Amino acid sequence: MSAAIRVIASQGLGAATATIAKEAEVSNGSLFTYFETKADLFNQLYIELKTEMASAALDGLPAERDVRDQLLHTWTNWLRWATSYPEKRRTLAHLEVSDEITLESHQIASRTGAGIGVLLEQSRANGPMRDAPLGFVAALMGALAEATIDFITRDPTNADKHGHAGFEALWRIVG
Amino acid sequence: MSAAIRVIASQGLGAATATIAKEAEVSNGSLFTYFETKADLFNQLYIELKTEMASAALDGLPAERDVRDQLLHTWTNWLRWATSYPEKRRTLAHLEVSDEITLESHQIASRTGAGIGVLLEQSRANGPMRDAPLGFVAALMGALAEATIDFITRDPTNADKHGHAGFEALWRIVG
Amino acid sequence: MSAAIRVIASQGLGAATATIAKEAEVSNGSLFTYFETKADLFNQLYIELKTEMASAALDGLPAERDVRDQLLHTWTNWLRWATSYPEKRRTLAHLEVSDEITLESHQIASRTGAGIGVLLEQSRANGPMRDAPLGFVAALMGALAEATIDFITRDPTNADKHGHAGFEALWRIVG
Amino acid sequence: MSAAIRVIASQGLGAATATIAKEAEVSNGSLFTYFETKADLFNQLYIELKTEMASAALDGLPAERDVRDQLLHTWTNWLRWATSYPEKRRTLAHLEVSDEITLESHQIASRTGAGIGVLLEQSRANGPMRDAPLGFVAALMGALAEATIDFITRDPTNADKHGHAGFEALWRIVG
DNA sequence: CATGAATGAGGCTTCATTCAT
DNA sequence: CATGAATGAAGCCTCATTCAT
Repeated sequence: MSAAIRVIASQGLGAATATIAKEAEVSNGSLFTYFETKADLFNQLYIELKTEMASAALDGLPAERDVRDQLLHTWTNWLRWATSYPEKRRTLAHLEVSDEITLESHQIASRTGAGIGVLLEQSRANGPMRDAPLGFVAALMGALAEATIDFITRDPTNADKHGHAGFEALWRIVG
Repeated sequence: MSAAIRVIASQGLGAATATIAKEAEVSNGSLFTYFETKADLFNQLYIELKTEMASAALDGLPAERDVRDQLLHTWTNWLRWATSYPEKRRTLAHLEVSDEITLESHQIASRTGAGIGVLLEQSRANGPMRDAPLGFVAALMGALAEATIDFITRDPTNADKHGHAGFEALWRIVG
Repeated sequence: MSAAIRVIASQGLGAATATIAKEAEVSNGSLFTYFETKADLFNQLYIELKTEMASAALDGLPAERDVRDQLLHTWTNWLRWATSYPEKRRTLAHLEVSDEITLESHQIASRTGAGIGVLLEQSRANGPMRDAPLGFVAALMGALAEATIDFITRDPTNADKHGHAGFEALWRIVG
Repeated sequence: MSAAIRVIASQGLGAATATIAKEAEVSNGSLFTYFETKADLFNQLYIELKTEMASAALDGLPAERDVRDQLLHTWTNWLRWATSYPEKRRTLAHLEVSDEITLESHQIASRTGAGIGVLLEQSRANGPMRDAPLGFVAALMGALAEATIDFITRDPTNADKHGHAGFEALWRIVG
């Protein structure tokens, strides 16, 4: 019933479970046979979206190309996913800052980003951030991506331009 | 009664107005003589914190030094403020993503960041992002700062190291 | 749960929804599964009572008798209903002057009085008020009825006497 | 500070004391030096308005004319007062049905209507209601007046016509 | 006597969750 | 396993009244 994404995207996490249930065309009672708790729904949704996002980012990775191209590919995928499914992204953004998401969920989610981590590790191997903790570099990359996506969302006309500018910024940091 | 910062920092925006009132040692009714509405409190708080943060960032700006030094000074101030007042920062982070904050408040807040904008404009004048919208560059800077602060918060031992690494990343993008 | 009539009759429209819920032996929350709003409850109650009153007034109308007898029958029914269900009448009196009752409800309610309107139209056809707006005549009839009921309520011993005196007054106006 | 009339007329008895105080251009605290209690204000206001209304009704009574003319004079005065000061009338209507008005206030108020009572006593001396309790006749007269005023308020164009029709109805009852 | 900030009880309403059907 | 009415705790906010200044 991950069509709760639509509701959360438009109403935030304060959305009533009854609203979510109705959007999913189930009775409000049924929702609690699938999810023990509202928080439980949030956590499952969070993991699902994070997984989907990571998998989308790595989709079709050209393993034979050099690292920069692979990173660009990932970056582009990431941006495309976020702009193609704005509701998923909005919902994910809400969930990311919620204190209903358990530490465990955050850990599971961070594991789904392992693939990107590997790529990032290779990317920065000879770059200026070669000595920083990988987590830090990943955090910077995430921050740049989010900021870029935000900007694209507000100015979709120049999506490609902003996307490339964002990547150039990233590469200047890690590459 | 901006000591509501403490409550929001620990409980999020879902904190009951009664809790905030008690923390401020006033009656729950009194809170509504100062703020028409919970949302109103949020908005005033948001503007106050943003203003304070911006002012802290620009405090003691060495106008006679070159741009890089000025930007570094600002960056350091920013990080120091955020790590010195973790509750303010947490609260601000909550408010930043709340949909209770009106467009008007966001606009007022963004104006307080004008000083940093000017500095950033000078910084990137001859750099690789000289042709990007200033707003985009500012967004990237903000994103890097937030990510850096987050990382420092989780690993305060190496605050200086991370802080410098973050600035190097920033300078590589704009300078 | 129209047993909220009892509470409103004794406490007025200021009665707390919780009180009404308790009297109905449901939880205060349940009340809002039946009625969206306190005002909604009031409106539904208003329409129900008006309908019931109008229907009681016309009950068993002797269509074969002359108009005066029909009007007397209606008048007597009206008085009987009001004195038999004093709480309903008190509640209705409260609702009648409340500004929570929407225009729409008033219109619906006035339609339930159409039957009495027809009868009144016939009654006054050759009487002194034959040229006045029917609405005006109806208002006068209503006013006389209410005043009569009030008086009977305060002096029930002479209910019949007052009732007849009231009708004589009415007939002198319309007949 | 009887300019609370304006507030009650437009907002009903639920109006906040603070609102009334502001309209009177006094501090909300001051209001309670004049009136012990909100209910006290209501009671004083009620008596004042009833007194004013009764006095307006009897103003310039032509003692030398016959009873019918005197009653007509009173009736006309009554209607004129009500239509000239619609806010006073609205407020009075609110107060009339409030359960904050004490029995004592009602008694005092009814005494102000004594003059009209005397006139009514003379009017009905030889009429069909000569044997009914005077209170009942007064109640009917009051009801007719209120209904007439209501109707005039909704259709002011024909104020005179309705006013006269109302009086004819009254006279047919008592005269 | 005027002021207006402070009080806190109380009202309306929402909503996650339960449970009998 | 689905349903949806029922629950009641909890939240936001209002407001008559008080009282220190």
